[in-house]
Amino acid sequence: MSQLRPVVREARSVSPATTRDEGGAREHGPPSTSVTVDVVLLTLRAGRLCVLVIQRDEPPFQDYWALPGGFVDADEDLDSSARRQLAEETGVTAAGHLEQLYTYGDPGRDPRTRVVSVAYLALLPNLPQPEPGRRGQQARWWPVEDLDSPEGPTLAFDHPRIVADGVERARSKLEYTPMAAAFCEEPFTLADLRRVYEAAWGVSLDPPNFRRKVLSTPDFVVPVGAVSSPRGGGRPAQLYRRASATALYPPLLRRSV
Amino acid sequence: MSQLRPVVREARSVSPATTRDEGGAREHGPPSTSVTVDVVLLTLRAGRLCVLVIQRDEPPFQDYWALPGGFVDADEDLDSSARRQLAEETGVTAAGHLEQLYTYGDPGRDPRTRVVSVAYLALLPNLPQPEPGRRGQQARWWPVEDLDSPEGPTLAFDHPRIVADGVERARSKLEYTPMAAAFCEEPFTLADLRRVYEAAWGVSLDPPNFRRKVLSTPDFVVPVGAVSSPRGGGRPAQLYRRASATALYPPLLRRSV
DNA sequence: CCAAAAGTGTTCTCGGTACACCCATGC
DNA sequence: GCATGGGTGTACCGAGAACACTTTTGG
Repeated sequence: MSQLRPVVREARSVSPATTRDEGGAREHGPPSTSVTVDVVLLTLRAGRLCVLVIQRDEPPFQDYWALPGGFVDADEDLDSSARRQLAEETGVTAAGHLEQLYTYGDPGRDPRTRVVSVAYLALLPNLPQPEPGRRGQQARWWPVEDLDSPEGPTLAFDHPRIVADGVERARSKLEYTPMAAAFCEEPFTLADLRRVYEAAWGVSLDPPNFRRKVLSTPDFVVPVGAVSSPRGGGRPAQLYRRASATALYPPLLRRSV
Repeated sequence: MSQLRPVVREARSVSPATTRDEGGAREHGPPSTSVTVDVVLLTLRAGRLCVLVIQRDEPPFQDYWALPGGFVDADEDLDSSARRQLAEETGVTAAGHLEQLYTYGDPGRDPRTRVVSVAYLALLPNLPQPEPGRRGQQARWWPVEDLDSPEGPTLAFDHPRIVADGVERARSKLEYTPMAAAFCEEPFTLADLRRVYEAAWGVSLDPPNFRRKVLSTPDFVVPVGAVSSPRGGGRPAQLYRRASATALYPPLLRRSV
């Protein structure tokens, strides 16, 4: 059994940025570390869930693909930094959905120096195909299912894991939050929204049941009172926009995880 | 609409620790930052969910209560650092449950310098009352419901928010993971397990239904084949230990969020 | 004996599924 | 007209809620 005791060797400090362990057995002053933000930007393109990656144009991992990201400025908070990196590296300024994902800090995840990276997850509606960057640097969307395949991109650093974590977070949060709507340009139809779930989960959902489920969840979506013009046959669909819900109760569960 | 384009001003790097923006409009080299880990350690004491806090013995926030934590060493990963802080500051070495919670990096969250703190959530069975620390530094458990009350402790830094986030994470993950068992000393009865949910959610659950729910979830718990000795009346209960499940499907949902 | 807690059985209800069917549009 | 997709109705099924009841212990 473990004992609970304060173990106050000396005047130990207990929290951020204090000189500490004066007289303690170990020395660990405040080692300085680089803190970066990396963004897993997901969107839906042609019914497939895709992630934005940028080709690196310098070592290490030159010519590998990497997530947009960079250093956190001295005076900015983490969320702002994520928004800034996204704007600077991809031109994306749309609101969409942005949330902190996870923080990666293994020593050695960057071969040069200690870097702790706070990863963010961003969801946006489909955007134009990125132009090739000047100087050979390219940005492009990769369908997430192709990331493991041989013809998929080789990702730099520990970005394969970060992307995997981001995709899993997105898939999972679709269940109990209304964040699927962040993938849809407003106004959207319920079929648009359904296709988000179908693409993200790789399933097909029954349209009538999906409709009832979404409409019975208070403040998930609200009708805008107009209908879409069907493209190539079919009855026009009601149009909706996101509403104020922050959670779905009961959730919209995937089959059997 | 936002445009998607690489915006490669110059030889922009896109990921950790690269000299960057040579020739770009803004300068933001790699600013060095202190990275700490803070641990929200939760346990159950007398049917109440409690968090461990340590009284600070030096400025800033002298005499305020704070979460155990400290600097991440140059060569350790974040999870190891969290385990180390817990062991050094509270003597806790038990396995329990430990997961990364969230990363807090607002400039100004520490009045002295920029500190990015990676918070962890730890769950443990009830532990002995901590002795008062030498040199006046004390560690103690606070019931989480008392944290906002006037007679509750005044928490340092942004620790009130971190504790609130940790408690909410724990409450929420009880629904869809078997992590409630981390609060129970093995072997435990189903009543022990039920009391975890009741304390964390502030509800009372129907024992028969709870029993069926837990036992019908594959690999949530396994019987050890012994029974508890009832304390003061009542039929002896079967004893169980944690099994291999990592998720509960279907989840054990709280009433109406 | 009674009280207390474990454990079983049973009914009811509600949400999800499956699927038949109707509606409105493009061609 | 026919194909296509939107939208409604409905019957079935399974999990959860509520609660009566039995079992096994301490006093």
